[in-house]
Amino acid sequence: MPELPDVEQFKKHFEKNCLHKKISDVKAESKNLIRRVVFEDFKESLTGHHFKSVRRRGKFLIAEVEGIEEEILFHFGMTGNLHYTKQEAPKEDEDKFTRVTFEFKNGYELRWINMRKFGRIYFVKEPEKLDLIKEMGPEPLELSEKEFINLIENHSRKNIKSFLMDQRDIAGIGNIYSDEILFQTRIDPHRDIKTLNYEEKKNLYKNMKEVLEEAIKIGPPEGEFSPQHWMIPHRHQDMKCPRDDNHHLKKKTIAGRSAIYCPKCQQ
DNA sequence: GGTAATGTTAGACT
DNA sequence: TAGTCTAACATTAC
Repeated sequence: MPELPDVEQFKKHFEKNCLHKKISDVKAESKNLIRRVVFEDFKESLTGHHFKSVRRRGKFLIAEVEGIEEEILFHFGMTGNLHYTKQEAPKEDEDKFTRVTFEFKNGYELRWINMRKFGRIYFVKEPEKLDLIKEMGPEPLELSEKEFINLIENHSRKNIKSFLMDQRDIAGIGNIYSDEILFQTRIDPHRDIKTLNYEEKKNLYKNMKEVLEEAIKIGPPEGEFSPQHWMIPHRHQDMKCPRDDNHHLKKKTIAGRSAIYCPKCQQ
């Protein structure tokens, strides 16, 4: 789940529930997922303090802690979530895969859920100096059309699917949303960026913004509020193109990931 | 039991 | 040199 729009949801959840509450304890079922610090120091540094602010960069959530220089970077890997709930609340469903828990003095806790353990938590002084952040491309929702087109044109050859997913080119877009953006733009994921004409680049920009903004508004894409014209809900179900029942979606490995697209609509 | 899964990356290959 | 491909990471669900 955790691509840009999903992490944006996590941010809202964090902001609404976790700021300015005193941390009373930190627990970790998987201590090795916390990096750049030994767990005991992590726990020691946070206990008695509170989260001051939280921001998003690409697929990262970065929390500022009052009174200390280090910040906490949450990355979710391919599976992950955040859940603020009562400490005694049973760990059902996803919560079974809680790997790190931040307990607050008010009896509630924040659960960092990470089923596949591909996620990481970094504890560092200047997050912007971490390679992952330092080498990251611009935020798609902060780019103007001109900047986006320049970004593509100043790049050497590469297929468009790889371009959208590569965090060093543009931040926060992963497999699911790159597929949706390309579907909406009717561009075949194999296309080399050098073959895109001006009109296509403009449309790509427009659809990228629309898809990401809509996804932030409605929440998880598998949900019932997913727009009728989106391809996302079909990728795990009937594999039918939402534009035409006779179009069958195709699955193919591109850039090491399974791309889903409509060979009839996307050229 | 086999396979695929919303991410990232190192190393081999082209 | 730069882009692509594959495997690896750890785990679960179907």
